[in-house]
Amino acid sequence: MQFRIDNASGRPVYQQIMDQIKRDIAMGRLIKNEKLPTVRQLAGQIAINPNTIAKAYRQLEQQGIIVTKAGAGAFVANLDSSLSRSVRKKLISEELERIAVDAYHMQIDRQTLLEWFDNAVVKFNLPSKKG
Amino acid sequence: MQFRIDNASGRPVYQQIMDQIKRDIAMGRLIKNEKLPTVRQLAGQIAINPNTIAKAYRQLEQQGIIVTKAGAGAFVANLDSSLSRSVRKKLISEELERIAVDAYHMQIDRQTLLEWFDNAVVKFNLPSKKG
DNA sequence: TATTTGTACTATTTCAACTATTACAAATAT
DNA sequence: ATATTTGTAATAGTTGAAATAGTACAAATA
Repeated sequence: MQFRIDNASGRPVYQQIMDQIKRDIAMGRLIKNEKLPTVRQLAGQIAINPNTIAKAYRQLEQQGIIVTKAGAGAFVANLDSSLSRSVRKKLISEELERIAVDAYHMQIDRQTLLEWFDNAVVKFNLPSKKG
Repeated sequence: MQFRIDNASGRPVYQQIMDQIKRDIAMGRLIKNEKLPTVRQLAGQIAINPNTIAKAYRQLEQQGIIVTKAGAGAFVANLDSSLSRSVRKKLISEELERIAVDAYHMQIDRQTLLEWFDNAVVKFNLPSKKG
Protein backbone atom coordinates (compact mmCIF):
# COMPACT_ATOMS: atom_id res chain seq x y z
CA MET A 1 0.00 0.00 0.00
CA GLN A 2 1.35 3.34 -1.10
CA PHE A 3 1.19 6.48 1.04
CA ARG A 4 2.08 10.04 0.19
CA ILE A 5 2.49 12.51 3.02
CA ASP A 6 2.79 16.22 2.36
CA ASN A 7 4.34 17.94 5.34
CA ALA A 8 3.79 21.34 3.76
CA SER A 9 0.06 20.89 3.28
CA GLY A 10 -0.83 22.01 6.78
CA ARG A 11 -3.10 18.98 7.08
CA PRO A 12 -2.20 16.82 10.09
CA VAL A 13 -0.40 13.61 9.16
CA TYR A 14 -2.89 11.36 10.93
CA GLN A 15 -5.67 12.94 8.87
CA GLN A 16 -3.73 12.41 5.65
CA ILE A 17 -3.44 8.73 6.58
CA MET A 18 -7.18 8.59 7.21
CA ASP A 19 -7.92 10.40 3.94
CA GLN A 20 -5.91 7.97 1.88
CA ILE A 21 -7.31 4.83 3.49
CA LYS A 22 -10.87 6.12 3.12
CA ARG A 23 -10.15 7.06 -0.47
CA ASP A 24 -8.65 3.67 -1.32
CA ILE A 25 -11.66 1.93 0.15
CA ALA A 26 -14.05 4.18 -1.75
CA MET A 27 -12.17 3.52 -4.99
CA GLY A 28 -12.24 -0.22 -4.47
CA ARG A 29 -8.49 -0.52 -4.04
CA LEU A 30 -9.08 -1.87 -0.57
CA ILE A 31 -11.90 -4.36 -0.15
CA LYS A 32 -13.92 -5.68 2.75
CA ASN A 33 -11.91 -7.65 5.32
CA GLU A 34 -8.63 -6.81 3.64
CA LYS A 35 -5.76 -6.41 6.08
CA LEU A 36 -4.19 -3.00 6.44
CA PRO A 37 -0.49 -2.43 7.13
CA THR A 38 0.41 -2.85 10.79
CA VAL A 39 0.91 0.22 12.92
CA ARG A 40 4.64 -0.40 13.19
CA GLN A 41 5.02 -1.29 9.50
CA LEU A 42 3.35 1.89 8.34
CA ALA A 43 5.21 4.01 10.87
CA GLY A 44 8.48 2.61 9.54
CA GLN A 45 7.48 3.07 5.91
CA ILE A 46 6.46 6.70 6.33
CA ALA A 47 9.15 7.33 8.93
CA ILE A 48 6.89 8.80 11.57
CA ASN A 49 5.98 7.89 15.11
CA PRO A 50 3.78 4.80 15.61
CA ASN A 51 1.48 6.85 17.84
CA THR A 52 0.46 8.91 14.83
CA ILE A 53 -0.63 5.81 12.90
CA ALA A 54 -2.37 4.47 15.98
CA LYS A 55 -4.32 7.70 16.23
CA ALA A 56 -5.46 7.41 12.62
CA TYR A 57 -6.53 3.77 13.10
CA ARG A 58 -8.29 4.59 16.34
CA GLN A 59 -10.38 7.27 14.67
CA LEU A 60 -11.10 5.16 11.60
CA GLU A 61 -12.37 2.43 13.90
CA GLN A 62 -14.50 4.92 15.79
CA GLN A 63 -16.03 5.92 12.46
CA GLY A 64 -16.78 2.30 11.68
CA ILE A 65 -14.51 2.23 8.63
CA ILE A 66 -12.01 -0.33 9.89
CA VAL A 67 -12.00 -3.02 12.58
CA THR A 68 -8.94 -3.63 14.73
CA LYS A 69 -8.03 -6.68 16.78
CA ALA A 70 -5.05 -6.54 19.11
CA GLY A 71 -2.66 -9.25 18.03
CA ALA A 72 -4.25 -9.71 14.61
CA GLY A 73 -4.19 -6.34 12.89
CA ALA A 74 -6.53 -3.82 11.29
CA PHE A 75 -9.06 -4.75 8.61
CA VAL A 76 -11.49 -2.99 6.30
CA ALA A 77 -14.94 -3.09 7.90
CA ASN A 78 -18.35 -3.57 6.37
CA LEU A 79 -20.12 -0.47 5.18
CA ASP A 80 -22.41 0.51 8.00
CA SER A 81 -23.19 4.17 8.45
CA SER A 82 -24.75 4.58 11.83
CA LEU A 83 -25.38 8.27 11.26
CA SER A 84 -28.94 9.36 10.69
CA ARG A 85 -29.91 10.68 7.30
CA SER A 86 -30.39 14.19 8.66
CA VAL A 87 -26.91 14.22 10.20
CA ARG A 88 -25.36 12.89 7.00
CA LYS A 89 -27.18 15.52 4.96
CA LYS A 90 -26.04 18.28 7.28
CA LEU A 91 -22.39 17.19 7.20
CA ILE A 92 -22.25 16.81 3.42
CA SER A 93 -24.31 19.90 2.63
CA GLU A 94 -22.10 22.14 4.74
CA GLU A 95 -19.09 21.03 2.73
CA LEU A 96 -20.94 21.42 -0.56
CA GLU A 97 -22.00 24.94 0.31
CA ARG A 98 -18.46 25.89 1.23
CA ILE A 99 -17.37 24.70 -2.21
CA ALA A 100 -20.15 26.65 -3.88
CA VAL A 101 -18.97 29.81 -2.12
CA ASP A 102 -15.41 29.24 -3.26
CA ALA A 103 -16.63 28.57 -6.79
CA TYR A 104 -18.48 31.89 -6.75
CA HIS A 105 -15.37 33.83 -5.78
CA MET A 106 -13.35 31.97 -8.41
CA GLN A 107 -16.00 32.91 -10.99
CA ILE A 108 -16.69 29.31 -11.92
CA ASP A 109 -19.96 28.93 -13.78
CA ARG A 110 -22.66 26.43 -12.87
CA GLN A 111 -22.12 24.10 -15.79
CA THR A 112 -18.38 23.87 -15.18
CA LEU A 113 -18.84 23.16 -11.49
CA LEU A 114 -21.36 20.44 -12.26
CA GLU A 115 -18.92 18.95 -14.75
CA TRP A 116 -16.14 18.87 -12.14
CA PHE A 117 -18.57 17.40 -9.64
CA ASP A 118 -19.45 14.58 -12.04
CA ASN A 119 -15.78 13.90 -12.70
CA ALA A 120 -15.13 13.63 -8.96
CA VAL A 121 -18.10 11.40 -8.17
CA VAL A 122 -17.53 8.97 -11.03
CA LYS A 123 -14.20 7.93 -9.53
CA PHE A 124 -15.89 6.28 -6.60
CA ASN A 125 -18.35 3.44 -6.32
CA LEU A 126 -21.35 5.31 -5.01
CA PRO A 127 -24.43 3.10 -5.02
CA SER A 128 -27.32 4.08 -7.22
CA LYS A 129 -30.73 4.56 -5.70
CA LYS A 130 -31.97 1.36 -4.06
CA GLY A 131 -28.54 -0.08 -4.73
CA MET B 1 -23.93 42.35 10.03
CA GLN B 2 -24.53 39.21 12.03
CA PHE B 3 -21.78 36.77 13.01
CA ARG B 4 -21.99 33.38 14.65
CA ILE B 5 -18.84 31.88 16.10
CA ASP B 6 -18.73 28.27 17.26
CA ASN B 7 -15.84 27.80 19.64
CA ALA B 8 -16.47 24.06 19.77
CA SER B 9 -16.26 23.55 16.01
CA GLY B 10 -12.49 23.22 15.94
CA ARG B 11 -12.40 25.63 13.02
CA PRO B 12 -10.18 28.66 13.77
CA VAL B 13 -12.14 31.81 14.54
CA TYR B 14 -10.42 33.86 11.85
CA GLN B 15 -11.47 31.25 9.28
CA GLN B 16 -15.05 31.33 10.53
CA ILE B 17 -15.02 35.09 10.00
CA MET B 18 -13.66 34.60 6.48
CA ASP B 19 -16.23 31.88 5.74
CA GLN B 20 -19.14 34.07 6.73
CA ILE B 21 -17.98 37.15 4.83
CA LYS B 22 -17.30 35.08 1.69
CA ARG B 23 -20.66 33.42 2.07
CA ASP B 24 -22.52 36.70 2.51
CA ILE B 25 -20.86 38.07 -0.61
CA ALA B 26 -21.67 34.94 -2.61
CA MET B 27 -25.29 35.12 -1.48
CA GLY B 28 -25.59 38.77 -2.45
CA ARG B 29 -26.07 39.96 1.11
CA LEU B 30 -22.93 42.04 0.74
CA ILE B 31 -22.48 43.88 -2.52
CA LYS B 32 -19.57 45.46 -4.32
CA ASN B 33 -17.99 48.43 -2.50
CA GLU B 34 -20.11 47.87 0.57
CA LYS B 35 -18.33 48.73 3.79
CA LEU B 36 -17.56 45.95 6.22
CA PRO B 37 -17.56 46.37 10.00
CA THR B 38 -14.37 47.92 11.33
CA VAL B 39 -11.79 45.69 12.93
CA ARG B 40 -12.45 47.14 16.36
CA GLN B 41 -16.24 47.08 15.94
CA LEU B 42 -16.29 43.44 14.99
CA ALA B 43 -13.80 42.49 17.69
CA GLY B 44 -16.04 44.15 20.26
CA GLN B 45 -19.20 42.57 18.86
CA ILE B 46 -17.79 39.03 18.89
CA ALA B 47 -15.75 39.70 22.01
CA ILE B 48 -12.44 38.53 20.62
CA ASN B 49 -9.06 40.12 20.05
CA PRO B 50 -8.81 42.69 17.22
CA ASN B 51 -5.75 40.85 15.90
CA THR B 52 -7.96 37.91 14.99
CA ILE B 53 -10.24 40.10 12.88
CA ALA B 54 -7.22 41.80 11.34
CA LYS B 55 -5.87 38.41 10.35
CA ALA B 56 -9.13 37.49 8.65
CA TYR B 57 -9.26 40.81 6.77
CA ARG B 58 -5.61 40.53 5.78
CA GLN B 59 -6.18 37.13 4.23
CA LEU B 60 -9.41 38.16 2.53
CA GLU B 61 -7.53 41.06 0.98
CA GLN B 62 -4.74 38.76 -0.13
CA GLN B 63 -7.37 36.62 -1.85
CA GLY B 64 -8.73 39.69 -3.61
CA ILE B 65 -12.13 39.40 -1.94
CA ILE B 66 -12.01 42.68 -0.02
CA VAL B 67 -10.06 45.91 -0.28
CA THR B 68 -8.81 47.72 2.81
CA LYS B 69 -7.75 51.33 3.22
CA ALA B 70 -6.15 52.44 6.46
CA GLY B 71 -8.29 55.22 7.86
CA ALA B 72 -11.30 54.40 5.72
CA GLY B 73 -12.16 50.79 6.35
CA ALA B 74 -12.64 47.50 4.52
CA PHE B 75 -14.84 47.14 1.46
CA VAL B 76 -16.13 44.36 -0.78
CA ALA B 77 -13.89 44.15 -3.85
CA ASN B 78 -14.72 43.46 -7.47
CA LEU B 79 -14.78 39.83 -8.53
CA ASP B 80 -11.39 39.18 -10.02
CA SER B 81 -9.99 35.69 -9.75
CA SER B 82 -6.35 35.85 -10.60
CA LEU B 83 -5.94 32.10 -10.30
CA SER B 84 -5.45 30.12 -13.48
CA ARG B 85 -8.18 27.77 -14.58
CA SER B 86 -6.01 24.74 -13.87
CA VAL B 87 -5.30 25.87 -10.32
CA ARG B 88 -8.96 26.62 -9.71
CA LYS B 89 -9.94 23.21 -11.06
CA LYS B 90 -7.38 21.47 -8.85
CA LEU B 91 -8.48 23.29 -5.70
CA ILE B 92 -12.18 22.66 -6.25
CA SER B 93 -11.80 19.09 -7.49
CA GLU B 94 -9.79 18.03 -4.47
CA GLU B 95 -12.60 19.21 -2.23
CA LEU B 96 -15.24 17.57 -4.37
CA GLU B 97 -13.40 14.25 -4.30
CA ARG B 98 -13.09 14.38 -0.53
CA ILE B 99 -16.85 14.82 -0.36
CA ALA B 100 -17.40 11.92 -2.74
CA VAL B 101 -15.28 9.70 -0.49
CA ASP B 102 -17.26 10.73 2.57
CA ALA B 103 -20.50 10.14 0.69
CA TYR B 104 -19.34 6.63 -0.19
CA HIS B 105 -18.67 5.76 3.45
CA MET B 106 -22.01 7.26 4.46
CA GLN B 107 -23.70 5.12 1.80
CA ILE B 108 -25.20 8.08 0.04
CA ASP B 109 -26.36 7.21 -3.47
CA ARG B 110 -25.47 9.20 -6.57
CA GLN B 111 -28.87 10.73 -7.11
CA THR B 112 -29.15 11.93 -3.53
CA LEU B 113 -25.71 13.47 -3.58
CA LEU B 114 -26.48 15.28 -6.84
CA GLU B 115 -29.70 16.53 -5.30
CA TRP B 116 -27.84 17.93 -2.27
CA PHE B 117 -25.28 19.44 -4.60
CA ASP B 118 -27.99 21.24 -6.54
CA ASN B 119 -29.56 22.49 -3.32
CA ALA B 120 -26.21 23.90 -2.22
CA VAL B 121 -25.30 25.54 -5.50
CA VAL B 122 -28.65 27.19 -6.07
CA LYS B 123 -28.20 29.32 -2.95
CA PHE B 124 -25.41 31.29 -4.55
CA ASN B 125 -25.23 33.49 -7.61
CA LEU B 126 -22.93 31.42 -9.76
CA PRO B 127 -22.74 32.81 -13.29
CA SER B 128 -24.01 30.66 -16.11
CA LYS B 129 -21.74 29.86 -19.00
CA LYS B 130 -20.69 33.03 -20.83
CA GLY B 131 -22.34 34.91 -17.97
C1' DT C 1 5.61 -20.43 24.63
C1' DA C 2 7.61 -16.81 21.95
C1' DT C 3 6.29 -13.28 18.76
C1' DT C 4 3.36 -9.98 16.67
C1' DT C 5 -0.25 -6.77 17.08
C1' DG C 6 -3.21 -2.92 18.65
C1' DT C 7 -3.74 -0.19 22.76
C1' DA C 8 -2.65 2.74 26.77
C1' DC C 9 0.03 5.77 29.25
C1' DT C 10 3.36 9.49 30.52
C1' DA C 11 6.58 13.03 29.30
C1' DT C 12 8.35 16.31 26.06
C1' DT C 13 8.67 19.28 21.93
C1' DT C 14 6.82 22.09 18.35
C1' DC C 15 3.76 25.20 16.22
C1' DA C 16 -0.54 27.53 15.01
C1' DA C 17 -4.15 30.15 17.08
C1' DC C 18 -5.30 33.49 20.08
C1' DT C 19 -4.72 37.18 23.52
C1' DA C 20 -2.77 41.60 25.20
C1' DT C 21 -0.71 45.87 24.38
C1' DT C 22 1.43 49.61 22.05
C1' DA C 23 2.53 52.34 18.18
C1' DC C 24 2.09 54.31 13.55
C1' DA C 25 0.44 56.11 9.01
C1' DA C 26 -3.43 56.99 6.07
C1' DA C 27 -8.15 58.59 5.67
C1' DT C 28 -11.83 61.19 7.55
C1' DA C 29 -14.43 64.67 10.09
C1' DT C 30 -14.53 68.94 12.45
C1' DA D 1 -5.01 72.53 10.89
C1' DT D 2 -6.11 69.01 14.04
C1' DA D 3 -8.40 65.48 16.46
C1' DT D 4 -10.42 61.06 15.55
C1' DT D 5 -11.02 56.76 13.26
C1' DT D 6 -9.14 53.28 10.53
C1' DG D 7 -6.13 49.29 9.05
C1' DT D 8 -1.50 47.69 9.89
C1' DA D 9 2.64 46.18 12.32
C1' DA D 10 5.25 44.60 16.02
C1' DT D 11 6.38 42.31 20.41
C1' DA D 12 5.36 39.22 24.19
C1' DG D 13 2.76 35.70 26.35
C1' DT D 14 -0.82 31.76 26.71
C1' DT D 15 -3.22 27.79 25.18
C1' DG D 16 -4.05 23.50 22.88
C1' DA D 17 -3.43 20.18 19.14
C1' DA D 18 -0.04 17.49 16.74
C1' DA D 19 3.76 14.81 16.85
C1' DT D 20 7.77 12.48 19.03
C1' DA D 21 9.90 9.20 22.37
C1' DG D 22 9.67 5.45 25.26
C1' DT D 23 7.56 1.79 28.01
C1' DA D 24 4.22 -1.57 29.16
C1' DC D 25 0.22 -4.65 28.57
C1' DA D 26 -3.34 -7.90 26.72
C1' DA D 27 -5.08 -10.36 22.81
C1' DA D 28 -4.11 -12.99 18.70
C1' DT D 29 -1.00 -15.79 16.17
C1' DA D 30 2.70 -19.02 14.97
